[in-house]
Amino acid sequence: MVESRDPGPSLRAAPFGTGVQKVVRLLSARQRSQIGNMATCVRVPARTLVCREGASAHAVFIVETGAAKMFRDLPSGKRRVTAFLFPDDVCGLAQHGQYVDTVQTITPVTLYRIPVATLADIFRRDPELAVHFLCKVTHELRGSLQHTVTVARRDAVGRVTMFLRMLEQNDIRAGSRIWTPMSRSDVASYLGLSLEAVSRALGSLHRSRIIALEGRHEIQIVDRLRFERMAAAL
Amino acid sequence: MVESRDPGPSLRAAPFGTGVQKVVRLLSARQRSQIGNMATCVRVPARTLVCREGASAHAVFIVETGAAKMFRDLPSGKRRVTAFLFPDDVCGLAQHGQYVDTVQTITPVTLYRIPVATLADIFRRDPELAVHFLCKVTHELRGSLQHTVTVARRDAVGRVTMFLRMLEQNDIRAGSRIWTPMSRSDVASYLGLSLEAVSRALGSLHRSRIIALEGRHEIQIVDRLRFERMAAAL
DNA sequence: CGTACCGTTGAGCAGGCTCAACCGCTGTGG
DNA sequence: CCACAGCGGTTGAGCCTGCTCAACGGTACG
Repeated sequence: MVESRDPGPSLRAAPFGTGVQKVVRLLSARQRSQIGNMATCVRVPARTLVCREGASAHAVFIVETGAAKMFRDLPSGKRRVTAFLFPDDVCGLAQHGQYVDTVQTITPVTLYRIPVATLADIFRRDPELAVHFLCKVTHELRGSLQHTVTVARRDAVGRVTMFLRMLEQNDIRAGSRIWTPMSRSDVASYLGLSLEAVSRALGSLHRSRIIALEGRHEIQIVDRLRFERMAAAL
Repeated sequence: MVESRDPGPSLRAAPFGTGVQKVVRLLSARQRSQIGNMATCVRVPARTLVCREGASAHAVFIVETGAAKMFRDLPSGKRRVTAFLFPDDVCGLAQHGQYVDTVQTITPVTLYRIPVATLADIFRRDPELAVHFLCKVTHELRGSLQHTVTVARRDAVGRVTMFLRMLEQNDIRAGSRIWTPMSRSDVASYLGLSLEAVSRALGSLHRSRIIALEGRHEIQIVDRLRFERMAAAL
């Protein structure tokens, strides 16, 4: 671990203002402990549901460690992964008092569980904190827009490349390796590809010496220039 | 116009809570006038830039009437429409003090221009209002997720159908006709299709007697059952 | 040690993209 | 008033890429 983490829940996002030009952890130590005191810290094993689409939304969650996936079931019975969640991500924001997506852990996850009523209180007491949440959701919105641009591409290799770049930018840790805890099938569902196409794309990038596969859940970018060219081109 | 509109800027979104089960205008008359007093109302002709990607973000905007498109330019030079904006939509939320998307009007538009400093003041004074903005951005996030699911579909007809349904749900007015002020080319860019594919898809839906084309910028759903089946199937 | 799931690789098909021509409306200038 | 240019939209022909189906290999977990 390159960066030391203060205790308590945090929110990772790019700020609105002109200050820092990167993705940072938003909350002050005081705000973290303030939320931390109102929240319950939960430890969830791998492959476990955190919340279910359509269920009554009594709480929102902030991921502290581990990785999870967010998905929704389509009327056809198919399943689409809408996002991957990493430390300092939020999930469980509701619509009409119901969760809109199901969240399932990939690795073991620790997360903070905050009742919505409590969160409303916190916002009333500390408007600054509400703005931080606004910033975080706006950040998620930008991520989703980027996701859409990615999925709109025709070529599988390009989509996978942009996906890897997204994972890399998302990770605050300075490591040169990209952590990919999710399965190929999850990636495929996220990118709107068949899992075979994902496999072929990764194989292609590997054969071209653009990436190196360090086991199944870590990827190293070998040729940064061609990697960026790949991600940029459409 | 079926519904009477109170004066002042508003925000259209689905609330967090379990109350109303639909998309509504969020702000109270007091809050509307409160923002309205701090904002300048601007009238913009059709095909005009509201804000430009990368420019310094000094203000956010709330659309009052008309329609606009939001897009970003890709490194390749291509352009992707990321969203269409209608009355009570927000745009201009920044990242690192810069706009991330360009916004251009489609029809003549009236909008409220709110300096970011002013908005921050308003949030500090009225936390409830900050929560409403949070609700709106969350609503946008949901819309973007839905957009991604739409774009991830393989078939052009399905994508266009889901697009029309999105437009219909987006419109608060009770009218049975869907207003489509944007060009086929804009739709194509939004859906990640070629404009020919959009044209063919609409033609196909028309020949199947599922929709009726009332001029170029209005569409009527004729066969609701098959329309929903089309949108649901994947 | 066995089994089931994840991942890879191959062959054939379908749907959407590209290129290209054509149509209709609009606005403009002679 | 009409001719023409320009743009947005529709339609057609051929190609290309990713999907589907299928078989095989490897790894993690019981």
